[in-house]
Amino acid sequence: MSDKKNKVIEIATMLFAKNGFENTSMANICLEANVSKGLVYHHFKSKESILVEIFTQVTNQMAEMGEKTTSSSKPEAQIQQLIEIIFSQLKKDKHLFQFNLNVMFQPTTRKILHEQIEQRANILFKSVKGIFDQISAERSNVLSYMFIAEIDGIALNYLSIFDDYPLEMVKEELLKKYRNLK
Amino acid sequence: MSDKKNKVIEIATMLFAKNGFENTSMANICLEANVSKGLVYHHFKSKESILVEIFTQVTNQMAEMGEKTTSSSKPEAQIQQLIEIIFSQLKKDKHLFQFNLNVMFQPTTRKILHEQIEQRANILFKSVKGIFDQISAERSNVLSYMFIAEIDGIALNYLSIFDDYPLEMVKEELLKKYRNLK
Amino acid sequence: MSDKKNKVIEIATMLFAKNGFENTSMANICLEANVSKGLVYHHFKSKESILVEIFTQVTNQMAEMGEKTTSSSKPEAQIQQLIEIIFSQLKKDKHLFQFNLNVMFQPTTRKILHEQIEQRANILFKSVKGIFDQISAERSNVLSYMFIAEIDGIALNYLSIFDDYPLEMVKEELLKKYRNLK
Amino acid sequence: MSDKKNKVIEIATMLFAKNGFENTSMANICLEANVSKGLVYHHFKSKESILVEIFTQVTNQMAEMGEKTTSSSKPEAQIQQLIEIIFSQLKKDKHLFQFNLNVMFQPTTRKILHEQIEQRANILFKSVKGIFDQISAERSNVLSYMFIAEIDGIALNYLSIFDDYPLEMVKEELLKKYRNLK
DNA sequence: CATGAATGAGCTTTCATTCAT
DNA sequence: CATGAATGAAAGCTCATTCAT
Repeated sequence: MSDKKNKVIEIATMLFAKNGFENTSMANICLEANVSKGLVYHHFKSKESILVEIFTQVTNQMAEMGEKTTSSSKPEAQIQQLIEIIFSQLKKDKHLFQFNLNVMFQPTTRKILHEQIEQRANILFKSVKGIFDQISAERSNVLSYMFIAEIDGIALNYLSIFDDYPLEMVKEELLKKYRNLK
Repeated sequence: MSDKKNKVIEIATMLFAKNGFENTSMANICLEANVSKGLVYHHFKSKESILVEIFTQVTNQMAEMGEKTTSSSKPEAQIQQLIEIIFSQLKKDKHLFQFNLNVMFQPTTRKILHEQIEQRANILFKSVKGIFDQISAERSNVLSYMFIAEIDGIALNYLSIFDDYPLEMVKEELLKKYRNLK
Repeated sequence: MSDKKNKVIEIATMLFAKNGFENTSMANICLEANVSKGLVYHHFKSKESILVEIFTQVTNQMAEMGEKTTSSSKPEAQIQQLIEIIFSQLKKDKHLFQFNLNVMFQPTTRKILHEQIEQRANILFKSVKGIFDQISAERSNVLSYMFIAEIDGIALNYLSIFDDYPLEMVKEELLKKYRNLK
Repeated sequence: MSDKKNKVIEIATMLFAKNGFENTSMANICLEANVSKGLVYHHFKSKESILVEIFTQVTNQMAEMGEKTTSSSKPEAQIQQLIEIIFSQLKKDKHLFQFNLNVMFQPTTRKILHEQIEQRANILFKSVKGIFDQISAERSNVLSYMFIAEIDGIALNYLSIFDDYPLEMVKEELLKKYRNLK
């Protein structure tokens, strides 16, 4: 893939995260990426297709991440590891996560990415359920939903609700809670 | 407040929820509400100000809702009642909640509503903390954050992630979990 | 109808005739008509709809013109009169006729105006056949087609093929030919 | 001439006929012809020059056709033969004739091809006048204009005006009309 | 309180053409 | 001969906002 195409994706990701998809114009992207409009449309069919390509890349990264945790260790350890990974990503790529929330909730972008969003949810759910299955087969479903809700809720509160969210404190509480699972 | 102004607010809320703030034009609103552009600008300074007025109305409704639960009953009962109210609202006003997530995560609208979003978070946090204070003064902070995260996470998963979310099952789990607090 | 809308139609007709539909931009029209783009799109749904409105106006004028000749006089006199009217229009509105040929042959505009083109052909054919029916019921069909072909062919040659077409000479020949019909 | 250049001309002719010159992009041509943009610009100076080359080819074909009829037979037979050739071409290459009308009436392409259009008209006129000269020297001019008008008018009506034109019937009428010329 | 004509900047997208490889 | 990345101008169209009536 050419250098300039990568540059466009990089800049577009940054601008979509910062200003939202609808408030980022192709002209903006071209200006920041130092390329012409013609070039962008040579590499991408439309503005939407840039979004799809970015979102797909992130989905693939998440899939890889999910595979790492399904190791051979005990389920409790796997959950601890999963929590660690998620919280560290959350702190590191704050803007990327905000961009993801943004496009998932905006009706227009949501429609465009519906398939990928579904796919992501399934990847995460299977990954989590795989762990809880080892603890309690009959309760693994509800436990998975609860766990994912807690993670997503914390992310949401941290990223977009509370100005000074005690992320560390909440993480410790979560780790403690999932240390002993009968 | 005039009938036509109410009509504009009602239609705007519906369209913002359905298509997003950026993808709803003033012309759309006028057409659907059967009023002229001049009239809308007579009642509202700008498109943004319609959004602010809608969001403020919802915030006030939430504040009223929060007051209801701070009754004289036992803290456990208060939490059960709070959960019941939230889940019932969630099912009833699905679109309104989606609209709220939408504007809270889109950078442009987020900036416009920053103050109200903060205010809302504080209202909810105080309301929840007021209950947990009666159970454990030293742990009330972290418990409140965890509780709010669970609620928000469930809402997010139900509204925008999983196509067929087991809302009832999750609600029962949550009620069970908060039935006995030492 | 507002003054400015009329101005737009007038200017658009002139520019379409002079440069063709595809080579006339909305910016061109706005510049010449001294109005903003927004105004044009306030009055017309699209560039196509301007074309349709112009074409429909001309069709209506033609329909009126057709009715004038169906008078009570003898068929030979009616044909002479029809020829006179057509040749006088041809000389007077040369650009308008060229514009009509242009849009009727260009694939894009042809599709847009298909219905009106058909309607026009029927109006003219009925009008001509109405005259020839009085002369020979069984040959009126073929005579009408021949007459229309001659008229259209002369117009085409005059407007777009020969640089110095002997329009008067051809008209006299045609008048002579249709003076005595058995 | 290279295979690929021929392919480009063939595809361009087809697309110009189908969609018009202005609505056919170089990218379209490249895609359909399975060649790169660079190659097309290696063979042709510009998009216009493709049009000129196509039109010139057709003009040359017409010139050859004209020469065939100027045989040693009687003038009446020559006209009958000319009519037969023209009607047979009209039916065979309907799209090619529509393309020719299209570019001759669209102002932009008209300017580009002005010279060739004039040349063509002269070729045809001389060819026809050569026949009528043998019948009546003093009336050959006006008779030629009338004959050409009839042919062009029939073509125009058949190709672009009437949806179900009785081409055979009209042809028979024309043959009958020009069978006996005093 | 109510209308809708009018503006002008900005939007996404298309396109003929060039040029390094 | 052949490719396709890259350009930049221009296209049709949208939209929040203003203002005379």
